[in-house]
Amino acid sequence: MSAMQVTSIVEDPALVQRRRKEIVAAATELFSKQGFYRTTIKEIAALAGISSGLVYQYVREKDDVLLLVILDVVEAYAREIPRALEGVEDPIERLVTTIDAYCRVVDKRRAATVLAYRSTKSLSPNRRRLIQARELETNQLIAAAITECIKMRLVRRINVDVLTYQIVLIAHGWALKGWYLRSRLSIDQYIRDNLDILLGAILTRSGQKRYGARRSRRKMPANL
Amino acid sequence: MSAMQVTSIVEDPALVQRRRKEIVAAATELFSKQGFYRTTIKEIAALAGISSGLVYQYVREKDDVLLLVILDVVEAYAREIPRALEGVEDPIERLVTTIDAYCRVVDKRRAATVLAYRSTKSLSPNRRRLIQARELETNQLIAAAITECIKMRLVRRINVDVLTYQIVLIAHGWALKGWYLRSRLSIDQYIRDNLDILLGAILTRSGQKRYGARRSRRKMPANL
Amino acid sequence: MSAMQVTSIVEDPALVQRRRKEIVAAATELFSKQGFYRTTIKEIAALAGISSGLVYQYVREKDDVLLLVILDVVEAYAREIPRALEGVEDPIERLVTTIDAYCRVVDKRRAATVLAYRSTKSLSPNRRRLIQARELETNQLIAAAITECIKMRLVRRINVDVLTYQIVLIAHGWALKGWYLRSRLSIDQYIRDNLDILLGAILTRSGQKRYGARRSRRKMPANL
Amino acid sequence: MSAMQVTSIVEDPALVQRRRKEIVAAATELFSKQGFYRTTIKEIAALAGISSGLVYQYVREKDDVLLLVILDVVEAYAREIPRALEGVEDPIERLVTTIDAYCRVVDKRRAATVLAYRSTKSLSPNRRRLIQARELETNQLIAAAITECIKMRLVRRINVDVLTYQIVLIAHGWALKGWYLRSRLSIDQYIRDNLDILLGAILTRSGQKRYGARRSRRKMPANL
DNA sequence: CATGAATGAGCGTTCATTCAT
DNA sequence: TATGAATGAACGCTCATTCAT
Repeated sequence: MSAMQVTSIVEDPALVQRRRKEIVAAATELFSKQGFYRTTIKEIAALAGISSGLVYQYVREKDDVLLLVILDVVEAYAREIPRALEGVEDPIERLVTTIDAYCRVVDKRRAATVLAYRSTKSLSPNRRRLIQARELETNQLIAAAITECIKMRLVRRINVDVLTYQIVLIAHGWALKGWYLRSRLSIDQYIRDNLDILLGAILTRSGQKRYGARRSRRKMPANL
Repeated sequence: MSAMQVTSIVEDPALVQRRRKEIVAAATELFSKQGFYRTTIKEIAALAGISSGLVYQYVREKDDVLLLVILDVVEAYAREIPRALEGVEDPIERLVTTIDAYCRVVDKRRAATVLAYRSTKSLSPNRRRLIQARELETNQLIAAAITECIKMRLVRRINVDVLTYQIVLIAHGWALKGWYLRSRLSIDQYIRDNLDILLGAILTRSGQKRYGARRSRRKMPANL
Repeated sequence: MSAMQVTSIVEDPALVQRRRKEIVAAATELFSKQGFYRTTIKEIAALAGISSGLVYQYVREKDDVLLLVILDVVEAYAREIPRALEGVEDPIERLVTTIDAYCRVVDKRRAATVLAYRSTKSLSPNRRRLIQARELETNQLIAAAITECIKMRLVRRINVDVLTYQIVLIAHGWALKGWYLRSRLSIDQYIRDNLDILLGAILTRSGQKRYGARRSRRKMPANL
Repeated sequence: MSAMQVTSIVEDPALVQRRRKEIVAAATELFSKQGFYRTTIKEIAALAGISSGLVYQYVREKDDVLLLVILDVVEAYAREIPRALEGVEDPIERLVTTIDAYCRVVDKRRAATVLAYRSTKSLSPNRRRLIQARELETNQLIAAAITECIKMRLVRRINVDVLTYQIVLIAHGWALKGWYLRSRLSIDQYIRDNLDILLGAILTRSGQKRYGARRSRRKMPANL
């Protein structure tokens, strides 16, 4: 666990873990609702049922709490997706499952996902890099699924990075744009319709003709 | 301009506009670099070349500055996209141009786009709604382009909302994930490869067969 | 003035000087009575008749206040002694006047002198050196008076550094040991009796013989 | 031992003494280096190799530790000087030895001596008086040596209090002004040159004439 | 006796906001 | 209009002290 980046005064690892879990839970709730800067350590402590001073036995500064909270989110991604993939063999099935799982983790932790977007920049560069490294690990899971599909000639040779980020953004989008999307769709529909667009061909036959024509006018390579 | 949501003590509208422009420019730079809470009114005033007291002649409170800054960003979207569309008639061309234009505005204002994501939640609900309304207006431009394509049978009958947000997220993603993407791609490549994925069929012929098979096993409707 | 070591947000130098004078006066009183660490910025501000925030317009941190206070003391020494010396020509007269003046400045600022002793070590090394440099300047005044006496053969060739510090310590001692001395002596008596010891021979004729004997037994050089 | 002024929860006097010795040793080191207020009980406990809670079994509050530390210093003076005096009979020899011994104890505990100066005022009035009483006891040793010399007509009838404090200040001065003196002198030289000044006549024959003249002009009593 | 986790009062410092000039 | 000195509420953080184990 990279939470070990944050040092604690208390020695007992079990206690550290328990207390931190309480602190992170409280902080996640408050940060999500009010934002990092509008949340005080005293509020976090109160919600966690401890004294404000005790927070500082498990964390060196307020920023550490933020790091712990965001780490908790991104590590949930890295934990849940592989779990969903267990036993799934078919490459397309694996890709679809990955997307599905990612969207559903995000759905379960919508507020925290938004929080991660809002607040990662509040972290010090070093810590930001730590988060980004974790995110890249998750992205590797997606990229791997895509690459496998391409290798099996189930997917065209598209830009893997770009498709990976399309998928990441679709998943995160459910949280980021939830204020709109959730008034129109269920998470099931959202997943299904995104998959439909991504995996089915968008263009009709005549659309494809025109698109091809347009591309050649612009002298863009036809990666088709 | 919805900036009129923010009241000013100064009467002369030309002066108000000029000063606010200076303030917003300074604030955008500082908020982007340091974040909203780490930026003081004094810093903004100093960068704008005015006294801190004067800021309060054009704005009622610090949050107003944030609103002005974010409004400035989202209104840039709403301004630039229609401009790029002028004279473009072909539906697919219009859709492609919309996407292209959106990505490029974001590219020009990457820091500000990230800022909008970080800070919108710091606004009061009323102000947040104002921003969201502006965003929806921009989204309408995209949705309209899609709908037109569908009407002309150039695009399948996919979920317009979902595709719209895919496009929005792709555009914003260039800013949000710029820390990774920009080390691998130019904005031109990013646009091209995203279009390729979105508009070309991702799946190969055999991939489509499998995908179709998978969908029917799961009893999902074949929107094809 | 070396108070310029401390930076202020306020520009107007006259105002800075006035406010700092108020702050230093209040702080000197409180530091002397309660010590540096037991005195809060709020107390200083209250006694100075200003708000606590305003203190920080004239000082960057609490330590700055301490520096200003101690600087104020040591600079009083460097100011008062030369003033007392004006017009005094005779070397011994100058030496006596120097000692007299030093003791009297200390008497006027007893509490502050004690404070300087207590708190100089609380300063950062750089600031401590600043104070020490000022102290050395004052000591130079004393050393010069001694040297002049030696040059004129009015005083034996004793160790100037050592005599200088004897004098310094005598002066400071009036403050440091005031709790005892002031119950037994007036400042006038203190000065007179110290001068008597320092300038008159302590030993009687027979004492000198014995002292000489003792010294030669120990093989110490007879600087007589 | 006046350390009994401080109450302990622990019964066993031997243990109390042992623990306190450890605590005082650790505290002396830390207080000297960082000052009383910058040193925490936890640091002291850690350096003493015990838990922070245990400190409170041997001391009622942090101030007690300071008292113990300063008492330890002043009692070292009261212990060392008589020891050095053992077997010395000649009055001047006794006076010289007293001075010599005092300077050397101070030299051995320079940091602690400075600490005593800095921190005595941090003690409550009652505790301060306790320290001062101890100091007076030490001073009595010096005063007695002087008085004996005067009685034997080896020293003029100077003000004993004043000379006593000159000597005290000379000894303490080696610690207080060590930052300067130690760069110029060894402790041996310091003692010798101070004795030279104090015991030898400072003024030359012609200096004495002038000094006498000056005194009579000022109508000061000629204690010569 | 000994430990060290837990408490909570208290202080330094910041900064949005006001207002006399 | 414009300035910038002044205010004071609020928050992060520390640490002496307690107490359950």
